[in-house]
Amino acid sequence: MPARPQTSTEAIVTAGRRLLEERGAEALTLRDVADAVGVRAPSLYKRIRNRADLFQLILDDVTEELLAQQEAVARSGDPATGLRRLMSAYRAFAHANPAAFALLYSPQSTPPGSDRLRRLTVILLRLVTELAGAEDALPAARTIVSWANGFIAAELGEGFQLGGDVERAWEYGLGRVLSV
Amino acid sequence: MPARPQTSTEAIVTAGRRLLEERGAEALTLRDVADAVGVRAPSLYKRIRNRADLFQLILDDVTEELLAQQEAVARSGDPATGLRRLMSAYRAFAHANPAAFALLYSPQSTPPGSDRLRRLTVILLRLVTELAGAEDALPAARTIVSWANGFIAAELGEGFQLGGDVERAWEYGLGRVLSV
DNA sequence: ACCTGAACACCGTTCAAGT
DNA sequence: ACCTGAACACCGTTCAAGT
Repeated sequence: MPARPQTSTEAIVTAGRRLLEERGAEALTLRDVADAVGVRAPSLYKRIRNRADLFQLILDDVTEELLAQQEAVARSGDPATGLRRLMSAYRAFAHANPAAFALLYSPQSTPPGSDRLRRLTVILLRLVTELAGAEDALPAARTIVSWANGFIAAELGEGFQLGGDVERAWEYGLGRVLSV
Repeated sequence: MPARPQTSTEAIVTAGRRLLEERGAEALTLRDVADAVGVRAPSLYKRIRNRADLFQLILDDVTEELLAQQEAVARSGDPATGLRRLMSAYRAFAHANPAAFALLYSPQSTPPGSDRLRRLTVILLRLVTELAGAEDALPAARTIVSWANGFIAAELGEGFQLGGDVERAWEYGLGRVLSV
């Protein structure tokens, strides 16, 4: 007589994502996730392979949300305005999901080749190509995304310790990396 | 009769730093560090407060080295050349110490207010002030360091998946963030 | 088919006991 | 003064047993 399911992969990922933001990656335990979805820790292994796999599923979930947001924002008028809006939305998303952003962005987190990450790049590359031309599109896109990731990481990690106007620094940097 | 010391804080930090680069932060265990310096794990607590403190000591060590390197490089002729050399040396240091760089750079790693990190900023700010003027120095420096950190993090984390010429992208970005 | 308690190996950390 | 073995709480993970 089969036991009825008490949870789902979706519930596990949602609870994991919430706990990730609430307590940070290091403090996220499978026993807490199991508690949150109403089962015991060993039962999680019917739906996830291991702890690393749970993080991967969480990042997939986050990336899907980010992709949908970026696709919606990318429909602007001229490419410069579109890129500004794209980067502002990207920054807002990171502020709303700081722990997930840190994971997504830190070295060795996501296995290379995720389809959603590639589609994020495509959105950016299309706008940058309009702005900078096909010849310079790739290095220009890499400049923009490197700057944005570094800026946001510094913001989230209290890296800007000298005070000053952080919003002005964002606008200033945006002007630099978009002036192709 | 006092027991003779079998190790030192310096030996512990050196071994910890080596193991950090060899195995990554997650896989670094105090038992391995103790093994490497020839004591048992509980003895480490005579010299470090806990695992987090060991990471802090390792980052202090790394930062000291980076600071000495950046101070040596900063003595160039014109500010633009000096900044290019500074950023190249920064990048080379990160490539030589990828795990430590990832820690230094990731959010919530270093407690804000480290004196060495401030001195690193001072070196950069001095050159940027010469290049961009006092008015724009802070946002310009933040743009440069954000871009460099984001670029290097992408390099180290296999973030540049579309191939292309990464060296060209570095030069391209450097040109953008230095064109003040 | 899924859930569970028990168990395992492994951690960081504490502490009483040695020298 | 420092080192050690033993022990503790906690973790990810496995597995046999239940339904």
